[in-house]
Amino acid sequence: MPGTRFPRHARLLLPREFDAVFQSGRRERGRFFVCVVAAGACARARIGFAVGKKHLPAAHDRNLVKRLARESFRARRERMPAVDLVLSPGREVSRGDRVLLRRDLDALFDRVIAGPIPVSASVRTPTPVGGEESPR
RNA sequence: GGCGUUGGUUAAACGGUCGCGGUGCGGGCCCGCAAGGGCACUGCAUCGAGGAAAGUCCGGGCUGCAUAGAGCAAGGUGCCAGAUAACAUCUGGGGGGCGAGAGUCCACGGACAGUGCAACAGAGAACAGUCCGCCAGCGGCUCGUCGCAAGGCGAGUGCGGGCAAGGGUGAAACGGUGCGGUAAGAGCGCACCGCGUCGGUGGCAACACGCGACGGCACGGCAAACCCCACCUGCAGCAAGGCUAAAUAGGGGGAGCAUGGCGCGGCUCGCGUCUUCCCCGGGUUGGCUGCUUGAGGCCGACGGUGACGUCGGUCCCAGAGGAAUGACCGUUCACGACAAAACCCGGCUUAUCGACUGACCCGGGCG
Repeated sequence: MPGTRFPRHARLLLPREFDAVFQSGRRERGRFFVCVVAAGACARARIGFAVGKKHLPAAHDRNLVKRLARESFRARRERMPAVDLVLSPGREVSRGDRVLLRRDLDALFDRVIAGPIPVSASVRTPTPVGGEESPR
């Protein structure tokens, strides 16, 4: 599968990018995860992870979840609309094994692909954020 | 043979594809006259979590601040000797407990400096004490008996008296065993054991001794109770600390705007203020650095019982920053535990599926 890359600019890194998604996005819920979907500021889909210690106290469990999510996202980034996503684990996440978690992630991202493309509902967020594509 | 003891190594393996982070050599794009710089673009090569990375319990390095010396307070350590940068760690040794043994466990200085504490039980818990008990010589009292009587004898009482062996209580009760001794007893005497003091011998020392002399012989326990003694410790931590671009709001200084506008004023001077440029200093949000070559790993020689040290050779072995090791396919097996760096080391403690291996102990068989 060539072309299914996951470069750095496909990540949400700054707190204000997360805030923008949380303010304007809609929520897709899976069994183990919640995904906030908002209109993308870039041409391609981007994702950020909000994995706290609340539901996953052990460091290696948080790593595992992020890796599974990254892999699932990477496999279908090409097919995604230009959206920004924030993924969070839910309360049930510690009950799943890696197969179940991966299945849930795949289904969740497929729904993002099939679902409605979020319109940049208000004028406020996308425009200023869109201007930060220049390298710093 | 052992569900014996004690160390060490390892942490599924191999191939392919895709993906992520660092470094090196190229390519591309952007900024710049250039030197050069930047990039969350890209090709190739190469490297990329742990034995505990963990808990953050100790000890150091490093960094900033503080600091004449000494003392006090507070905290820590606590058999001896050594190792080490240092330690609460490690090594060797001593003592004590446990074990048949290999081994293993121990905050293991001081209770004649002082103040305290000891529940319950028990008579009694620290200049001892007598509940049951033992004794029957002596003083009482009662009864019986003998006697003319004084009184004798016997029994009882256990009031006075002697005793601390035995019973009983307790975590702990003021040496143990035996013999003598006695009314009964007791280090009361003796022997042996134990103990104390002084000396001797061995050992660097802790300490040891089937060594000698003296002493009948308690000097009890708790110091993870206060305390005393000896030794150690300045405080904070990589969000330490250093450097710095930019935007916005705004502070200080200087210059300019040909004799400028506005305010105070009747006018001039003057002062304040507005506007432009330059310089300086601080806060916010970022960036860079600190950031990995180190008390370093491996191999060998030598010294040492050992921890470890010295010398030589060789290797470079994560440096992220919302945080890199994963996914898929194939093959194999014992079907894979605990758990992931965040400035770096040395330890301790705790978690852990297994696999391999060294040394030693016990029992049995054969030679």
